[in-house]
Amino acid sequence: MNDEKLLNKGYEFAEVEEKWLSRWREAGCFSATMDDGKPSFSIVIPPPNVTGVLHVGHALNNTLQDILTRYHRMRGYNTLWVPGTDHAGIATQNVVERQLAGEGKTRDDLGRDAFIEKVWAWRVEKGGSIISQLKKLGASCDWERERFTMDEGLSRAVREVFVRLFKEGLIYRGDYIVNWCPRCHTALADDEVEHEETKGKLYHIRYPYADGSGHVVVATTRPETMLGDTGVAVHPEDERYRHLADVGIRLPLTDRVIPVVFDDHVDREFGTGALKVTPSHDRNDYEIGLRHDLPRLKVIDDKGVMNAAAGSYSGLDRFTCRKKIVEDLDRLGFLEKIDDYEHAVGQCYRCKTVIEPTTSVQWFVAVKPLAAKAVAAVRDGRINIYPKSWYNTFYSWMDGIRDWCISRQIWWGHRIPAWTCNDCGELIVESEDPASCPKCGSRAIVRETDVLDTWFSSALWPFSTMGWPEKTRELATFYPTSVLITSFDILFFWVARMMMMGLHFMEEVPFKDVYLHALVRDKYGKKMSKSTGNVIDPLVVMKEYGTDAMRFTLTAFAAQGREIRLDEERIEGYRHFINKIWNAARFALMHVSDCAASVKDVVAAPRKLPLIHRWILSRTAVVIGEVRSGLEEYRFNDVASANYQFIWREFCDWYLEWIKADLFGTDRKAKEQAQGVLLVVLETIVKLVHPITPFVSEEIWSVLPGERPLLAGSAFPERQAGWEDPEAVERMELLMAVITGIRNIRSEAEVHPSAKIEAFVVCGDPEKGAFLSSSASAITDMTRLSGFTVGATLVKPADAATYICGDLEIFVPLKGLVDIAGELAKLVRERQKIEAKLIQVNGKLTNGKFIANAPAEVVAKEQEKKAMLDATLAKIGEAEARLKQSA
RNA sequence: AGGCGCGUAGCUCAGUGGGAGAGCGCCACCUUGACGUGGUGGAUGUCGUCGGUUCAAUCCCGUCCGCGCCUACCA
Repeated sequence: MNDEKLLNKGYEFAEVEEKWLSRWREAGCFSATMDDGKPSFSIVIPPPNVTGVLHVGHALNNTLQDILTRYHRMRGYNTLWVPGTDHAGIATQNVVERQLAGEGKTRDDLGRDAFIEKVWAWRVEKGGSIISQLKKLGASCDWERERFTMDEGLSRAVREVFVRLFKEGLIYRGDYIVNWCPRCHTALADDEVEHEETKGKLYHIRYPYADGSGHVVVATTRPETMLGDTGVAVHPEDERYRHLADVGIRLPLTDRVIPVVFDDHVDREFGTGALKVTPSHDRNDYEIGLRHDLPRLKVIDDKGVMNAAAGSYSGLDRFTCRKKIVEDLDRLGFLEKIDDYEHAVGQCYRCKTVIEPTTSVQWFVAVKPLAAKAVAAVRDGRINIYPKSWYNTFYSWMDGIRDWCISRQIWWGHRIPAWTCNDCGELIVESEDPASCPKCGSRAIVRETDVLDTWFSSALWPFSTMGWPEKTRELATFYPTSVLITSFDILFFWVARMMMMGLHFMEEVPFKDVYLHALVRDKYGKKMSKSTGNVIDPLVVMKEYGTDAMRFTLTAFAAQGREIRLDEERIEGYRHFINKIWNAARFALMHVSDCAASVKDVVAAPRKLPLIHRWILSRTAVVIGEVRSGLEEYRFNDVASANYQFIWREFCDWYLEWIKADLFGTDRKAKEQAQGVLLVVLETIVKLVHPITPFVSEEIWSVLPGERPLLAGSAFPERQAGWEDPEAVERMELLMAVITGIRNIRSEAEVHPSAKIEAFVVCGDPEKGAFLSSSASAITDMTRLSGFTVGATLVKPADAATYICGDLEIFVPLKGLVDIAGELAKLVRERQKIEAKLIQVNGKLTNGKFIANAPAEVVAKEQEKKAMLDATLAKIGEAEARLKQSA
């Protein structure tokens, strides 16, 4: 007997999870195989920030990846799921800087090398927590292949890519306007800037003509930038300003005279139609400046403080300066008016500091040619995006893509492999560190201090993790990867760039499918955030409800194209489901724990089995198909639902209850058949749910009779065509309807469940009647009847409760127990429902156009429906008449 | 400004061109030899609005109302 292993009445997930986590690790069953002749399935994890802690978005993301990985591994694929973390340049540097601040130090106190050492030390000490949390989730990554974007190998790939792109002319250095974060002291890429609607002011300022003959009013939200104005722009066709062609503007608060330029960019409708131009602190103004040869004048420094060019305002913080400027303008009569104004203000995505657009020397990737390859790959179907709704967004974003600023003025990251020769000014970009200038031989060469954007290294992730630029076996086996699963918010940060880099360097897509899932929100649809206090912590959920319950919940919520509003009550509901599986298995085990493997042979000839077994096998076959197709098509919620409905509503509620009679009975053959089918179906169920709920399924599997290798390494069920049996399904549905009818009568008439009563079925169809008669014992078992009689014509006593079920009439004599008025009311309600349906059906059937245009099978179905409804109505009429008579 | 998505049972959500579903909640009954984290039965919906296409619309198309998100060179 090994059922003592399953003695626990409730599923105790904590110990089970811990047990299997270590068993799986010991067995090494997540290690990738690279066997010839097998198909391959591979995923690279979206590397979480090394500073990260597991949030519910990670939980969702990795649950979905794990489901697919486990599924394909069970299908016998060479399966690889590469785990790892991202060095997360700015984020990590910020964390360590905060730590230093606690010690009263800054990174400058340490110096670059010591600071970087400190970051590495931090990473060793604290950086691994997200990895151990992913392991707890059950993620079946090949953990021995864990990568870090600053690993030696990955760093080499980064450098190789940088050098090649530079030599191809796709990386260049230049002085352009960039998004500058004055707090992080670094440039940011366009997509690292978040735009937040902000209530601000629109200041209208009078700019007098140089000759004193009048003024033009300009509107701005950022008056402090006026100190850097080098022009005023108006629309070339704006009649109001034609005369300004040769008139200069005397810039208030300064002694400078600036020109008026004519540019299409100006919107005549906005404000006064006149625009102050600050080429050094506004992206548009920068462009206008270029077009009209306006000088650039920086007035704000790297820290967001007004610089020497700001004259008397020098040294003021930019926002303090704004106030001062407005006061001064007002005092001197230059301020026309101030309007309230709501507009989008760019913020640093890391620290939320307001971005200061500034010109500076930065490195860029010329992305247009790379983007074109990515777009082509998506257009011709080499890459599929799920859900489809993202195609348009993808194309329009790629269409408007601008060069990617990849240099960051921080210390933590891949340092740009470029040197400048102090003697001849040569720019040197090489894979190996140069000792001297290749042009003039000088040894006075200085390395670039900037590092690369974090996303530069993660863009290479699908091939850098597999050993590129070497031609490795991993690349040959697993590149391109099968699918990328990620949240839609990094489609452009990351997904698009992987496409570009993969196509350029591997000359092949990095993944065949992209599945974009939603953000997890709270049940009111709000983003989870610490400040709102609505965060659901997956670690807490796992502890409280079990990891399987959380995984199942997330899977059930993962419907394509829909946001996920996580409701804790749903998690609780699915915990009950996990417990239900557990108990079903526990029950089954009581009856099959000693069985020899040969009991399962009965399923080889399902047609020889009693109806109930034919039915459950048929349903099992169909559900296997549903689960498989759902997984193939990323319909995770359908997979969860198919499992849920099948296991609880069909396997537990009907099948297990039904076969109890055989399992407890004395008929040896019936018992063995039940044991055999039960075992087969239970094994199948456990395999079907394993990708979603690996722990409970592995535990159950381990205690089923016989020697069993790990479920994680077992074969996923194949749809068994031989089990499919539509006739059995139809027959069972009839029995279920009759049983439900009898239960309904008992419940409505408030007959105590243990009270033995008798039921009668009036059935005009002899074949059907015979079938019902032959099923009498099952029916009486399932409804606790003392007798069940079927007849073509039965005399119905007045004191009987009735249930109409199509062309069948079920009645139960209840001496003196029948509430005639109640019964009558029930029948009237029923009749009204049927009549309403009949009106619909008759409407169709009497409509010539319907008969003419609808497919024949639809018409036939309607006719069948009508016949059924008519029969039901007749039965109801008879029953009503009888009740009235006896009343 | 443009784009996308969503409005289905009290709540959280599935779903489909031809008889409206699940979970939770609610009502009634039940210590039925796995499970009260359970069982049985039940109630509850003009499938947001108005119009169009169709023999047939909750589903396809358009309008409007409400909500959410994303993108943008909105001074």
